[in-house]
Amino acid sequence: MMDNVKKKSDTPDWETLIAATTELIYGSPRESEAFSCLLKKTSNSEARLRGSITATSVAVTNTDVVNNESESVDALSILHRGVRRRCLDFEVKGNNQQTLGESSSSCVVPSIGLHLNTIAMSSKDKNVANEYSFSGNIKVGVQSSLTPVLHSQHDIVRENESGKDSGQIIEVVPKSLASVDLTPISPKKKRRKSEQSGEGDSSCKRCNCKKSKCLKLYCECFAAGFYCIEPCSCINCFNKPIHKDVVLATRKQIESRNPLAFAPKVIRNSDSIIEVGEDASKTPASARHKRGCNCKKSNCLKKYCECYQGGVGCSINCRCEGCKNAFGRKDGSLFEQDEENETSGTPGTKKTQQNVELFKPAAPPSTPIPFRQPLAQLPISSNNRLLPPQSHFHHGAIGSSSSGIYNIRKPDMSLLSHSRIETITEDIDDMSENLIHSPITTLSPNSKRVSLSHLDSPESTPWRRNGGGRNLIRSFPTFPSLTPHH
DNA sequence: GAGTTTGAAACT
DNA sequence: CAGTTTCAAACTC
Repeated sequence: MMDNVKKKSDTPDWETLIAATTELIYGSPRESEAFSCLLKKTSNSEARLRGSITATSVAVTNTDVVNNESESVDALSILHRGVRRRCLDFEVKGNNQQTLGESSSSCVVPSIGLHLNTIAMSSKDKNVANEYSFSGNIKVGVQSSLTPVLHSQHDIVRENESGKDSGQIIEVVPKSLASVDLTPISPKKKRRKSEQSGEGDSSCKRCNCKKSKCLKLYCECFAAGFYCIEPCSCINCFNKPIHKDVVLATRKQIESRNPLAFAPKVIRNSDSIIEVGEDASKTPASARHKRGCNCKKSNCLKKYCECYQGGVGCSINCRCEGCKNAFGRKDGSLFEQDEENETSGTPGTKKTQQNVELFKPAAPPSTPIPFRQPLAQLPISSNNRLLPPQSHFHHGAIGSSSSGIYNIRKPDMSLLSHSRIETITEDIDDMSENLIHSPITTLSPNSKRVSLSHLDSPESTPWRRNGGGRNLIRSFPTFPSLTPHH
């Protein structure tokens, strides 16, 4: 299979194939184009070769399907078939790819996930199963195409721990869901795994809720717009497709209280990417926590701080005290020389001091604003701590030339951390933003400044990511959107 | 592994 | 809307 696939990948005109495939898949020119862009972007990373190959092979398989089944098969079923084949490709790759599909796919191409998921979830006819499968597989395929790196460690862990052969995305494959063992995994066990897998992989979360029934924003999965899945250790979890109504009702309620509750917590100016692309010397404050943090004791140096956790600097919106956010302080300073001294004099522990050390970049950014670097570029230390921004345009070994609008983010992509999903989601987000929106700043219900550029409903902007959560999940919710649009 | 700390979310 | 409580993740020992 791989040999066959590799042959195909060598075809110089694979982009055309992808374009054709995506158009076939999505029909809609815009979505097709966007998806195609993703694949193109992906294709230029050697690490993502497999996904690209697969995408290409999808085109081939789809073509085959069309050719070989000239019967009265409608286009959709053909499409599904092709997609399923594509999924099989990944199933071959990793037998139990529930995680891969479930988490990373969702996170990586959230908009796709939601888009398809929405279709799936709203489908009430007999094709539901197919559509679930369809969406799920698409997610798997796309995700894999984009970020094979991302699910390496984490997914393996989850795979192993799940020990089940669902091979499906739980939130989109009710069958699997129905078979989910509700017995919670030991929280400790889970946490340890989470630690091992690298925390930053935001949307690949496994919650540990005990009292919230995973129906409050405390729940990372819920907050991120995901259903809880098998590896979650939650107790009495209602955040599952079988409780879709409850989930949606709750979500609606929360949104009624705070319409931005499920908005991405880290936002980025839509023009930032352009600015960076046009001139790297410009330093747009491209990413900020939408509400800012409120840290009192952590000095914004620990993941208690949502800004820090999201890999963004604190901003004027933050109400933190003693901010030492390595990604950018509230006051705009960064990596000052007295950092260590300050730290040693603060309530921070030895560890904190180590963190500060850790955060000291080899060479301070040439600009005072560190936010050019997207989250996913944040390296993770051996103990899963986020490392500070370093060279924003360091090229990883994986990256290669790229075409299309993603060129400007090539450095980002090459620096993908195995555990940081955000970059891709943000790339997608950026894409959607560039395609559709300009940022609007407003105040959230709690009077915190929030950019609305990301807050449009997923349906209105299908390529827009969504999500939130403690880990700043930028993943697209797998829940059907509740927000009426426009 | 158990316990503590932390800050967001929820509640009053 | 401010203060308090609840919650679960992050962290420490």
